[in-house]
Amino acid sequence: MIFSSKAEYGVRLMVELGRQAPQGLPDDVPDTAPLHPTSLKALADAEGLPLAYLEQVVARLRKAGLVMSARGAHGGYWLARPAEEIAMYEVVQALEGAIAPMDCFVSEHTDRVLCSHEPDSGRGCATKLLWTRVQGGIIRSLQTTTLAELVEFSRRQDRVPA
Amino acid sequence: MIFSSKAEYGVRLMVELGRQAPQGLPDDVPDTAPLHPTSLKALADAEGLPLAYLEQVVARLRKAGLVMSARGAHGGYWLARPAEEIAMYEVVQALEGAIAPMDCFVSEHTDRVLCSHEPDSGRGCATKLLWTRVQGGIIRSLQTTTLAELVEFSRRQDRVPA
DNA sequence: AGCTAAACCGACCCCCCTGGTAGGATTTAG
DNA sequence: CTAAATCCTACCAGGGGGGTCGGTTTAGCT
Repeated sequence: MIFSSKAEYGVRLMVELGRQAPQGLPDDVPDTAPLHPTSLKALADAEGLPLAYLEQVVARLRKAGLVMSARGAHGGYWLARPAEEIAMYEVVQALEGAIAPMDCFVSEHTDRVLCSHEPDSGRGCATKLLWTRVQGGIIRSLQTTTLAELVEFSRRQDRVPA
Repeated sequence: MIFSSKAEYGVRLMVELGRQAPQGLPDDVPDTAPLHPTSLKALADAEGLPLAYLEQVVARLRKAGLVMSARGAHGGYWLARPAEEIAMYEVVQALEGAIAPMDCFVSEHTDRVLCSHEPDSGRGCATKLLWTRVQGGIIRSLQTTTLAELVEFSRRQDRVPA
């Protein structure tokens, strides 16, 4: 229960978009819309997820500049960058907000009782050391995983049906 | 918002108990109750946390065999093992349950729609690869941090009041 | 023996956030 | 003009986190 389903769904969307993206063709015109963007309906069907909810999810990805969109008939979504250049850290952060293992990490000015150990003075509590390490572990694993890896993995899985 | 406050409070308790434990005296009778166990009331006051709630938290630590207790007057809690031999992974796991970055990780038989990508066949979804890495990052950071480190850190902080 | 400090236990409760729905407005290909 | 799509805002139900309360047992002290 660490990440919410927004992260799950969002990552799925990204992987699916990565699969749609034309591979092999190296360095042709970037940043331009593909001929056939993928509609959210198609993605929802492919993954068996509720369309209306995915709208909210994909909106976050768009606002974060990870995907681009075209409106109107035959509109849809595509990756704003090649999958190799997208670290999963960006994706998860866009979906979940800041990666903080504990509440008192997010914003310093939420004077909850949680960080009662540092009432006024900014002297760090012992737990902070621990959560910092955990946070580091999470971020490192997300930084070093690219969307391309997941897409690659997904393609391999297809080839082994049974 | 990754870990709940149970983890925060529980870790605090453990650190506090580690501070109480007699240091320096090496290898005297282990596993025996100290002369003056620390009452939960004292811990609650020291940390400014609600006593009644801490009871639930410390119960988890006790059931996990991390702390021991004595009932009755002048009763209280103490570490079941020296702090050097307690990995924070055990502590957090006792408090939070299994460390799983996503719901479908906890128990395999919760056939939610979450893991719709593997409806019947056990073919791993691409997201699973990602969550596995994240989980690894978290666990590694928790395994390599001992309670003794946090206690040490906490003691250092004391010496620098301003 | 009896008082009191403590651990123990289980039931209860409130609020917020997650996960999801509903309904519309806007854009654009054909 | 119409259908297909993105976009936007409001709404809602349920569950779990974060506690509280009351009572029972244990054990030291006088």
